[in-house]
Amino acid sequence: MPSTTRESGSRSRTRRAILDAAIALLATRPQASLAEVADAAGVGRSTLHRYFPERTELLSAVVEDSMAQLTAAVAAAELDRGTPAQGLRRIIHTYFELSPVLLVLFGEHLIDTRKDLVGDLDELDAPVFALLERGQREGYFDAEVSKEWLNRVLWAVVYVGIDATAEGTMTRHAALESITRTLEHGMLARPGA
Amino acid sequence: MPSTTRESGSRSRTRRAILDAAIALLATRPQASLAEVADAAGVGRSTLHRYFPERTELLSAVVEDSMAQLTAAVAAAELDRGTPAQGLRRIIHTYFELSPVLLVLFGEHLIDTRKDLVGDLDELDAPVFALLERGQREGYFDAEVSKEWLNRVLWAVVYVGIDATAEGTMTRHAALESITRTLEHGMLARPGA
DNA sequence: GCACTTTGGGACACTCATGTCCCACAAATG
DNA sequence: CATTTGTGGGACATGAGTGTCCCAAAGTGC
Repeated sequence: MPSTTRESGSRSRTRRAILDAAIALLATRPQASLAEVADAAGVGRSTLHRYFPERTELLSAVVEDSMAQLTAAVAAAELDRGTPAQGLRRIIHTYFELSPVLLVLFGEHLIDTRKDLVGDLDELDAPVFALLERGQREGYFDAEVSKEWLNRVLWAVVYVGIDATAEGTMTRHAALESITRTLEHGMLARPGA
Repeated sequence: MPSTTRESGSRSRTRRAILDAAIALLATRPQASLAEVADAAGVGRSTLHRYFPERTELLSAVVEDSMAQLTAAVAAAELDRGTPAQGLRRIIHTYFELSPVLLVLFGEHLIDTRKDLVGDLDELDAPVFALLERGQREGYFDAEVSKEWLNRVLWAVVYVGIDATAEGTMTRHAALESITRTLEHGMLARPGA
């Protein structure tokens, strides 16, 4: 028997609805109550408890699901193909499009609820690290700072764009352009000059 | 002459202790209970309530105090003196040193509890905006992006350094160097090339 | 149509943070 | 030394979020 027991279509649909609503809600309000999550998912509170008996289990599932989505998206970006320059642009887009997932995972230290998955996190970032390292070797990325630092900066600047977009200050397009430009050029007009 | 009525030394000392503890605590755990705050401040819970009858009042006071500290620090950085390059380095240091205050103000949207102070926030950032604008005019800062964007990026990258320092990944010195380098150069080895 | 599954809502107990009140004790002030 | 001022701790009420249980109704598959 498949470890994955069969799930009567409706069950898996309900589960997905809850997960999606939870991710969207917790991205902006990590302390949202279960009643709010249930409401956002369009299900009763008792139904939510039926799928996730305890809050921590819901959080766990949200983390797992988010990581799975992120892993898939990063893989789809095929960072090992093309030049580092192209890879950078692709990972920027990938991160930017997955904003709710990213927010829920890192924005609020929700990952800490599942210490056992922190290891998988490295595995998840591996393709990005590989890209950064390759770029550093080829003289494209700055080798004076660590690839871990570059990864953090990458995420931080993308976050700035997500935030600016969320509050309506910029359009998605403008944000994407600013992100790319800043990551490639820094704050200066003629860097290195 | 202080319109602030007399405060028996001990009262103001207790108040400061509470405020400092609250800022330090809320910087990392914005949902910390009042009991924890009182504990961290080394006072009884009833004493805390005596100074700040309601949680919202404590939050308000924390925001006000943080903004005052930040305003003073930014003023002390004298961003209108010297070249934009020097100004940038000084504001980086200023932000970096004030990490708890910055975290409590922006890291957790705590500012939203006092909408009336959002206006003062612009006033607070004014010297930074002035620096950025001056730098853009003089051709030092990138003029292809807005000064608001530059300000956000500035804070975001400093935050990366604060975070890396907090979790022990980097020393303060290393973080400061990486922040400066990244802001000036971006992620690339030879930007603009 | 019938049996089985899934659902929503209500009722309940429990925990925890909050806020209030009071009182005895310590510290500062005169 | 006596008074005022500040403090800590306990007792208590309240409200919100959580978790459990149950049952009638709606949905699903055969």
